[in-house]
Amino acid sequence: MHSDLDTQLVEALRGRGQRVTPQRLVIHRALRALDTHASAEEVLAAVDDRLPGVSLPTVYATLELLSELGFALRVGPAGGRVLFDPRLDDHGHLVCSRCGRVEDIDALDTGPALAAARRRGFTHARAGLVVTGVCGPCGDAA
Amino acid sequence: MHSDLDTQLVEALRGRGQRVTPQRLVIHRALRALDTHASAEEVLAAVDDRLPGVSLPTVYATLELLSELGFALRVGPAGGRVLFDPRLDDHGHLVCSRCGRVEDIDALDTGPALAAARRRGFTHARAGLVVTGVCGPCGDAA
DNA sequence: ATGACTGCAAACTCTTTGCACAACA
DNA sequence: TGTTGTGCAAAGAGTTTGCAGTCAT
Repeated sequence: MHSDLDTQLVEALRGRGQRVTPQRLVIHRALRALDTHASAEEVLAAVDDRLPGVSLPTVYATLELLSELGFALRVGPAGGRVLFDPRLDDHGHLVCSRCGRVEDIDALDTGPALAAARRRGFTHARAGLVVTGVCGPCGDAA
Repeated sequence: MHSDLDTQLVEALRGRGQRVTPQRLVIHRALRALDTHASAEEVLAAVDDRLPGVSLPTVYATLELLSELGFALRVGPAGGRVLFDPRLDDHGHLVCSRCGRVEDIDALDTGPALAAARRRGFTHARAGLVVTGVCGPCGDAA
């Protein structure tokens, strides 16, 4: 069921002359399975079920690698921590400053911003829209 | 020369029953004088000329307070550090992931994103657009 | 006078780095 | 067999917190 994604990752790794390790496959799967922006620790927790003993530094390194390979998007820091998102399309994030909850937003075209970046001589530009506020439940509590 | 801004701040502080201290006035002036997004340490350096002995925690607390009062905008964390911006209108930021340089962007209407946030039950929502990339000089160096 | 604010120092968070062992190719 | 990747531990950065003295009101 995961074979397709695994295959893509394996090919990408091979293409860069990098090794295919269980950790990388499992971390990749875990991120896809979570299906939301996840912090390194959340990924570690998800990974630990299937492949115990994985370390946090490895999770960071691997998520960073996945990000470079285009299999994940590094978001943030948002809400005090770096998040990694399996969604690859450009979208924004809605962060509650109270509880740290994060939701997706699809309501903005970041094209103009990227164009402005290019115009200023920036390369490898990527837009990150983060809306911070107080979510419903947290607002009610206060 | 700064009397107008000082007066506004003094009135805002009094209105909330908070004290008017030299540190607060000087930090506020320093941020306006810098006229760009500044980190706490940059503000501290600017303040230290006119009011030596100010501590970093005080700078953080005061910038936070200015942000609540609407005299500054808390940006970030962008590029690994929190920035405070004297520009009060909604605008984005362009951050170089190499050298940390930050520029302003005025190329985006964040209204739709804020509307989406409100629709999801979020209050006090504020949009922050951060475009990360590699600036011209850093790109040439590599 | 009194209560908030400052300064000092230390702690706390998440993230990154160094080094030796293990494992992919 | 030779590197590359992993795990462990510790460091590093920026930011926040506690406490006692000071100052605005």
